[in-house]
Amino acid sequence: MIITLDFESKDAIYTQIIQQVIIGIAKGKLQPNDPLPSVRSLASDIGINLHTVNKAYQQLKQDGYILIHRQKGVVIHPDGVKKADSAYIESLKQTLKPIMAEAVCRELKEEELISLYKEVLHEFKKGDG
Amino acid sequence: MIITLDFESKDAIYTQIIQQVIIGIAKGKLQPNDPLPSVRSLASDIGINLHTVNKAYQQLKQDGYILIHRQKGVVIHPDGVKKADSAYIESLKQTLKPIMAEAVCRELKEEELISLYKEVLHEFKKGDG
Amino acid sequence: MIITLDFESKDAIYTQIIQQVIIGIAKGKLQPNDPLPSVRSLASDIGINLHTVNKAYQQLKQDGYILIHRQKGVVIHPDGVKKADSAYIESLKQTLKPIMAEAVCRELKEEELISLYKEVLHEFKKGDG
Amino acid sequence: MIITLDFESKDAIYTQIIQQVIIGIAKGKLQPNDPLPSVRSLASDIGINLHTVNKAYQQLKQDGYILIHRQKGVVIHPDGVKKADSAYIESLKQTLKPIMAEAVCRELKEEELISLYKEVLHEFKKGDG
DNA sequence: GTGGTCTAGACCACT
DNA sequence: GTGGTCTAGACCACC
Repeated sequence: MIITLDFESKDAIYTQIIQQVIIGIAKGKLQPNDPLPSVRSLASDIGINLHTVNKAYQQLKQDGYILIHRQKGVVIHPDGVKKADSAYIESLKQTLKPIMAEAVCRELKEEELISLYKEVLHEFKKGDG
Repeated sequence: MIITLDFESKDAIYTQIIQQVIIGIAKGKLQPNDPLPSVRSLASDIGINLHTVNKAYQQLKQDGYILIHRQKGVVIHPDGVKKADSAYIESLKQTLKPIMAEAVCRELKEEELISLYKEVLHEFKKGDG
Repeated sequence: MIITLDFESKDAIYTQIIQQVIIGIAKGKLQPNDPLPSVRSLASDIGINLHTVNKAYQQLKQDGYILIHRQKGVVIHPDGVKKADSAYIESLKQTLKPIMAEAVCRELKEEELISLYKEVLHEFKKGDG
Repeated sequence: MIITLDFESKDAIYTQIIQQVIIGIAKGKLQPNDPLPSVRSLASDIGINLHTVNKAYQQLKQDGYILIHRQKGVVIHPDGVKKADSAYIESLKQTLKPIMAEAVCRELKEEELISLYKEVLHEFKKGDG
């Protein structure tokens, strides 16, 4: 699992780590029980502060993506993430709303958007691999 | 045009104003040349500082959504927004990637996602009158 | 002499009037002793406030471009404008400096700039006509 | 990099900061990746409010001159500014028009103007090292 | 009345 | 320490 950071992004470093782990899981590159690097080694590898990595891991643990064992280290959660519930669906809609609104204002057609959407989606093969 | 704010949101207030204006345009509720409330009156109406409204308006102006006439006030840009170019398409994909990745991890099926996506999209009727 | 205004310009209306009169003189379209419309008629023609036209005319008078006779109306100054002195030259340099700096940053070559510069200059034929 | 302000100038303070940074880049005094002072330290150094500096920096960022890292501070953009396009060329002509018109009215000859122009230009050595 | 600018002071997230 | 955001209050130019 390679984490690549964009230090010029508006997203915080810890947010980028979280996103990349989630993307890794969605792509099937990270399977349940797969180990993740320790806080210390990941921080060292990508040249950032321990606290930053720790914050990302704590958030991932909180969201059910990973398990943190004191001795055994960090692994992808064996049971997977909790499934989408109605609250999540609603928040997803609210997230997509302004993004889609801008796309509509820029005159992207529905077919173009659906196509672009599927293109992004098909990078993810969780369960296929 | 009604602006509703969520003061508990993690999105900045000025960001929420921007999004609501863009959504208003996408829905066709705000048409080219429609006036927007003045900085002072909007700030007063929604109970925030005029600088916060001004920041939102400046950003909307920068992105081509509105025109700001020094004395005459603010109107929706008569020529519409600049169309989607390849740079925008790419940034849109990058924006969608982590959102979709989470949805995939939560085991939303492609059909469910496309359906949800269309549901959001069909709130917008720009061009339909 | 036709005055065309851009109500979306960042320049004030009265500034635009001033500039257009000066450009008219530089182009030779406005010759010494040529009459200008009265404050009242110009304001009416272009649909703006009397005060705005008056402010422009007062400034033009102040700078020696025009004469305002109480009864005879407004005419281009018969003696021309006061010539460039060292103070003017210096202020002109300071004005050009940031404009040229931006052009250099955008990698316009010296030949391109000189060419562009001459192109603008050759619109003006004062003394040729 | 020394920023000097003219508090009597008609140009806004934040505009003067922007211009001085652009001039610094054009002169080659500010190279890609060179750090700029933090918002707070520059504000303190030149005795103005940090918001005024921030406004200048935000504009410079918007125009592609600098990058603002959330924690690491501000640097000159490593990739340079976006090159001159036809829209820029047109706006440059419109900017020069009234300036040149006044110069012509003051009977500056073409040779004098070109000479003055080159004098300003030759202060800038971007690319010469 | 409008937006443009500047100041002053505060709290927050991130590293 | 950094920038990001928000508030509060002031003065200005323009119309």
